[in-house]
Amino acid sequence: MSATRKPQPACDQHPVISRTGPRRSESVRLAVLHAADDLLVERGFAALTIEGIAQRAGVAKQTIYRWWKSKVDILLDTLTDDAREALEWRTGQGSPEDDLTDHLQRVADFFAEPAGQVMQALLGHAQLDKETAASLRGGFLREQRERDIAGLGALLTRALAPATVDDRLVDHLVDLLLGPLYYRVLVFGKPIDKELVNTTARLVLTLAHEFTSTEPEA
Amino acid sequence: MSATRKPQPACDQHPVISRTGPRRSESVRLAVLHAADDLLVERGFAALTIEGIAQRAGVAKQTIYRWWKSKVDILLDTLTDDAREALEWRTGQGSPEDDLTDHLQRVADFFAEPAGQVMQALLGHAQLDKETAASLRGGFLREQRERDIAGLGALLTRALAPATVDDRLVDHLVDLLLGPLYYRVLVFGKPIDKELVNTTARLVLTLAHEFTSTEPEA
Amino acid sequence: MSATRKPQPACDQHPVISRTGPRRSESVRLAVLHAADDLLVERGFAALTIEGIAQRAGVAKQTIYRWWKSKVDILLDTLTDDAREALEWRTGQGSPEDDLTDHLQRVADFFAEPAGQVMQALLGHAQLDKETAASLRGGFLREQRERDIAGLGALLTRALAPATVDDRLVDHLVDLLLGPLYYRVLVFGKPIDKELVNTTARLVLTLAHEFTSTEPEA
Amino acid sequence: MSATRKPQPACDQHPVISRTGPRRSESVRLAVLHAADDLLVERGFAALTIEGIAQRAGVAKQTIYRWWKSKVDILLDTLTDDAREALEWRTGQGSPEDDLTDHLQRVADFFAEPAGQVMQALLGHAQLDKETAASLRGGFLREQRERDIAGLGALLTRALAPATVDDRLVDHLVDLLLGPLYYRVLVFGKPIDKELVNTTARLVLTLAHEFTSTEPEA
DNA sequence: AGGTAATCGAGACGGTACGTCGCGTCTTCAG
DNA sequence: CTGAAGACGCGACGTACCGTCTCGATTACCT
Repeated sequence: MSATRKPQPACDQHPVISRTGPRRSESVRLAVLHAADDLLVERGFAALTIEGIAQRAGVAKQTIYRWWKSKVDILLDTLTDDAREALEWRTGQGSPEDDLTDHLQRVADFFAEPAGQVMQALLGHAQLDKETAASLRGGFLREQRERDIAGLGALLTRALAPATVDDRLVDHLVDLLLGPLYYRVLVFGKPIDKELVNTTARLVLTLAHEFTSTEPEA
Repeated sequence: MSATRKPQPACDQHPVISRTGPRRSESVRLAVLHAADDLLVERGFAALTIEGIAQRAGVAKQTIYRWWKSKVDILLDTLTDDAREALEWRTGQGSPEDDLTDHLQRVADFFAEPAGQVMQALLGHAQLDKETAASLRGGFLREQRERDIAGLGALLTRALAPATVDDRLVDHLVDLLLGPLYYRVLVFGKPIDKELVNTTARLVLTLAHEFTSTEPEA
Repeated sequence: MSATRKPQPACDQHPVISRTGPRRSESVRLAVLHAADDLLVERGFAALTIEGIAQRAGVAKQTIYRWWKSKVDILLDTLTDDAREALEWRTGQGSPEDDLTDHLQRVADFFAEPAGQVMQALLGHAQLDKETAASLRGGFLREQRERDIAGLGALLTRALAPATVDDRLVDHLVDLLLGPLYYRVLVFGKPIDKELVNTTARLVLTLAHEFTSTEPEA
Repeated sequence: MSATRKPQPACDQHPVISRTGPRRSESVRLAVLHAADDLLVERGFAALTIEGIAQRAGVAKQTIYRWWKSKVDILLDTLTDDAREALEWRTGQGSPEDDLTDHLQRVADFFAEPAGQVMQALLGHAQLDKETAASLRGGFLREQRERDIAGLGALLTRALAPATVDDRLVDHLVDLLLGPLYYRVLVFGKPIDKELVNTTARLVLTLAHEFTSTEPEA
């Protein structure tokens, strides 16, 4: 759904015969993304309209419709740029437990940033609209899930005997690790306190130990 | 925000001297709630309009606006009626572990029911609109949280030495218990598999044991 | 259409066995008429609503609908009471010419009074609504026309040789006499200046003389 | 108030540098005017709604509101186009008396035409609404009055000694000439019979003779 | 250098739903 | 039975954005 930048969209019908005329203006693209971002943070998703974005960005409506399908598509575009690095795993800084705690804390902080609000809005809208859900889950969320599995997997490999870390286990542990944080944010809208971060991190490590030592799971 | 039924709204200044004239029609109220519920399930939140509800319910738009502030307000009304019992704790049926697993399974099933879809839509909209968030969290979600704490507390009291169950511990455990389920549903939109239910239930009991036996956490 | 007061309307089904319960409250009737009158003068016809009248008069809407068919019907009621005497012919005060001038002047003044504004509004609405037109023309205007013919006829009888005054002539002369005044008011909305009053009065007398002396009309 | 066509409205600040983008669609304008005209004649002023016009014209409501302030404004627009020529003075065809009679007859016929019904409705509404009154009287009626004065003046100049025709006299005579016709139509809603036309025409000429021969009135 | 083909601003246009107003009917209760 | 209060179905109001479209002006590439 989202129109990404680097890999130009598939609308180049004949890539051999490069076409004449001006190319897509990068400044316009950024103006739209920033306008959308600002308006979302300032006035909320409901007040975010294509006409409003166009006016704020000093751009014609048609120009927006040329490159994005909807306001959701614009937000998906901003998310791809901004959220990936904020949710990156930076392991190997200290002990596995410290690393895990640090990462969770960064996830917790992320929701307070603009990019976090964009994601919160998109997650919200995904509950209301199947197309948004498909775009978000088929794109960013799927990739992020992969990064989370890889990140947690690497960390556990470091903490435990490597051979015992199997993928299905890590997959489950990701749910147990991130679930409580998202629950706090999405359901209760409360900031995530340090205690929850610490408890969850320690819990998952404990559990990983237990699972790998006994392995009673079907 | 929501117009509740049994406890009449605060506009009765003097319940003794009730005013003259016709009273609010209960049949109209139900027609609206059912129409909203049906349309949400059939066509989704985006296609849910006040005009659509009015037409489906065979009711005038003005009548809806007289009693509800918005379509969100209508959904909040349906939630209060329907979701409470679906998320009730019915403990004392078997072993603590079985009881907990049963309850989680009912929570998991709940999201597939109409009332669950209403709640999912409301949680989604709460990410987009502060007023919805305030209404939902200040009303249903707060009460449900209390019921969850009471329910899990009672269950743990049965499972462990009663004196050791303190409220703050239970509060945390509720997050760890329900977080992964909501995460699955809200973020990935996937049905909750039995494995996650079992793992989570067992995990929380394990954790409760650990916390109460070793140290009560700072 | 208009509910008149003295000759009770035809809704008394059995005039012999007089019915039980309270009779129509005259105070309610007057409150409604005055409220309608006041609102018309203060805010204009467009802002004159049944609900507004009811509120102003401290009366329930149903009470109004019980006795009048529409807001036009209310205005017709006020007109009957007030306009008749304002447009009465009071001849025999002086010379025929003076009498005629005086009468025209009173007609001119009438439009500035509340009752005149009611009539102006009704004449306006009669252009827009056939039912209003029928009620107004079949009732008040027809009667007023008769009074005008009688009045002018009597005056001309005094001024000319009695035998020569025939009804068809007077009928025409009424148009020529009042037409210019109504034209000024209804079409141009201007106050009627004394010059027009004098000219018209004199003109009609001149014309009457001419017609009766030569009588060339078919 | 009325959006006129030929003399483009004053919103062109610099007619040389005309703005970019699509221009006002003339076909839309005509569709709206015709729809309004038709509906007025078919169903009357009360049943004439913006929504009805929009539907009949196959046009969006917003498009109507973009160019006209109200349904009255639309009717004013149709009037400007249609009524002017119907009420034109075409003198010099025959004797002054014949010319005058012919003109009055055309005025009489005018009220039966669609354009005449539009004008009747506007005159009616002008009694009920000050803004309508101001627009109508400040625009069409003022111009028509000028044309009437010019037309009657030219005719009298032909009929009498030119030097004796002064403007104030003609101004009065216009009232005396047209007043009775409008009185018949607006107050009694009756068609204008030939007799009234002939009488009025002859009367005004007689009067003009008298005024110019004897004294020019204070 | 000119032609060609795209982008871009502006905004008119047919729509849908909004939230409000007043209509005329109806129901309830007090006197 | 009257009358105040007001809920109800209804229709139109005037507004906000939607997504599509038509303009003219402005580039950038390609003969």
